[in-house]
Amino acid sequence: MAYWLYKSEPSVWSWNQQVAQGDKGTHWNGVRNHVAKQNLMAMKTGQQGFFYHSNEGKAVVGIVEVIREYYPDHTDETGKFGMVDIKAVKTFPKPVTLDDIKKEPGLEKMILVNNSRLSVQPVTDEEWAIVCRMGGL
DNA sequence: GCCAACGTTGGC
DNA sequence: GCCAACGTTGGC
Repeated sequence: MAYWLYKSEPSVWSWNQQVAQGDKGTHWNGVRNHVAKQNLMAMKTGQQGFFYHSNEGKAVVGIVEVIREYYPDHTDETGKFGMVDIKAVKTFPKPVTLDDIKKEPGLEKMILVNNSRLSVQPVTDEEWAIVCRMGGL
């Protein structure tokens, strides 16, 4: 099972807004990076991912699930990029901060730590399990 | 096709 | 608010 991590600035799109969408979910649009695009294209309905607040908060705050696989992003005028739809599944009882992740043995290979600029990232099974435990799930 | 210049992201 | 890291653009 593949896992993912989605980054968002809370001032642009926050976890609370995501939760408020309920099962309808939202388009994860605006990706304009080819590596992130590859990740979006690899996603399958039902796969889960972390929702990470960048800049402000700097913490993994919840879990989302893919509800629609890759399709064209109509906001991209070049037609090169696409998006998926995701919905909020669970909120972490205790957000896992970037500091916590950096300190935790086993998470030093996370892309979040090494390439903080990639907005959609894969997460390994091991990393998934560790972060879930740290967040109280 | 290379690479310098520039813009953007995001941690600090 | 600064700056490092990264991606993109455009001149050659």
